[in-house]
Amino acid sequence: MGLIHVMGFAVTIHENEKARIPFAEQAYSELKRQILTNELPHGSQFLEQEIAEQLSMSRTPTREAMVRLANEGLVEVRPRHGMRVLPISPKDMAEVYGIITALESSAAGILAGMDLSEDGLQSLMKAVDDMDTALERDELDRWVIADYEFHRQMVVLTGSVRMLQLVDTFRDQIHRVRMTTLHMRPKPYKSNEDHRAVVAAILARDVKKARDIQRNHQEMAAKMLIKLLNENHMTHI
Amino acid sequence: MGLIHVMGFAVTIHENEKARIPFAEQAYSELKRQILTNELPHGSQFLEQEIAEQLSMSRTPTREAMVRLANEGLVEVRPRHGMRVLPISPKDMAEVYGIITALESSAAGILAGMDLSEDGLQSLMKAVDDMDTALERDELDRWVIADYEFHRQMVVLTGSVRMLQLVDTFRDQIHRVRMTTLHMRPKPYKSNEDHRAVVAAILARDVKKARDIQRNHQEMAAKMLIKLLNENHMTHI
DNA sequence: GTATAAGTTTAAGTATACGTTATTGAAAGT
DNA sequence: ACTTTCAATAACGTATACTTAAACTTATAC
Repeated sequence: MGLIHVMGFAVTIHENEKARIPFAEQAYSELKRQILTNELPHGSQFLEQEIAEQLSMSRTPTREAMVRLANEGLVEVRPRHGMRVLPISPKDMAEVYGIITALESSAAGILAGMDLSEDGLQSLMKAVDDMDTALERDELDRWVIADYEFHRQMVVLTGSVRMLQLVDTFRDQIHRVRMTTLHMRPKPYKSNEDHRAVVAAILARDVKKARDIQRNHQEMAAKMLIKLLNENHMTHI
Repeated sequence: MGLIHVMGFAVTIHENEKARIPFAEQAYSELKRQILTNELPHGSQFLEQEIAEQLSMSRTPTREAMVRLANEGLVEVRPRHGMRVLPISPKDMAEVYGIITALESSAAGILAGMDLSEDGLQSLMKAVDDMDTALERDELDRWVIADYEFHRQMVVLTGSVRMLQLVDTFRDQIHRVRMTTLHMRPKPYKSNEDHRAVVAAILARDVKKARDIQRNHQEMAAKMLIKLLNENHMTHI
């Protein structure tokens, strides 16, 4: 069994291992999936009992999953009111982007300062190429995936498992917003340029430049999304 | 009931509120306290049953606490082997410092770019003053507290609750190492200088400078601690 | 009609019971 | 001695039972 990240959320894969997946784990993945795909919309509330029934298991593993989701900031658990899927406000967006920006710009700098493997570099460049093709063909869904891959791969290549886990967690928190705004925002030509520029800076081993470009890229993205939310009066999404 | 952070770990305070603290919460705080104070040394292992007995409660809330501690990276839970207090390796130190550096340097930049309240500025300067006095009097324990206050306050002032929570969590992870190396390292005169310089950059509203100084400060600290660990063959602490 | 008090319901928190399975250790075979 | 097999043990994962107290209803007083 392995976890593969696809577009910000974990998908459980059964290889030939027949190791049974614990109910608590199943509950966690399934609830997370439902939240990220908006099957459980923001603001919706469910009692432990209800969730347990929906997942055909007892309250015990259900509760464990809820605690984990609450720790990750996806839901809120209020005694006697059950679990509530948290909405994201523009302020939340700003906070989350602030954290992702800090981490990813640092990651870009690390890559520029280390001996990056040929394979590693290729994986970054492939992601950028994919973004370009997707954009040319106007396939936004593919573009998001490639964009996601680029950002994630950058952190993967630093080798810091903790940083990777953090970035994954926070990207999950704003996944819903990114998806709903995807078709409202202008075509992301600038994003692709920025990514190429980061790769160039990494190649040139220019640590500061790599950090600066990545930071600026993220700050622009955040600003744009928040503006979009405010303009459309989407104060909680 | 409120949580106050003292030197990296949460201390539970009972105000006149008589609201009962759930066992799961008690277990979490108590175990965390024991881990951070080294009452439960790194590498030590305990079965759910044992912990439950030590805390005089059933396995249910105990288990919930263990899950949370595992999520925070303080312990590892292996089925049938119980909970093991995780040791920190130099590589772990590098990762954790990498994250703290990214977040705090970003935080310093945010403070430089925003309208910082007079009170906020005072709280930073007080922390630096405390560090100086502690260092003059050679009171290392007080110095750590003041140093801790400075770093924490910087993040508090950004207003990002998520960033604060992150920094707290990761500081907790390396708390043990910081404490054990405290008396092995050279006197931290440079730290105090750095902190004053950051405050100066914030006052001057020089965003980049604030980030750079804070980043450099942390990178030096990490380098020094890791060197110390390696020199003393402390590969797991 | 509103406010307060008493009673009722029920969700969460915790304890306990139970089945499953990894681990352990002894016995048997080489 | 060393490995292998098998049975005993016990730790965990999960279900269920129980207790408590918050939230809701109803009734009663003003």
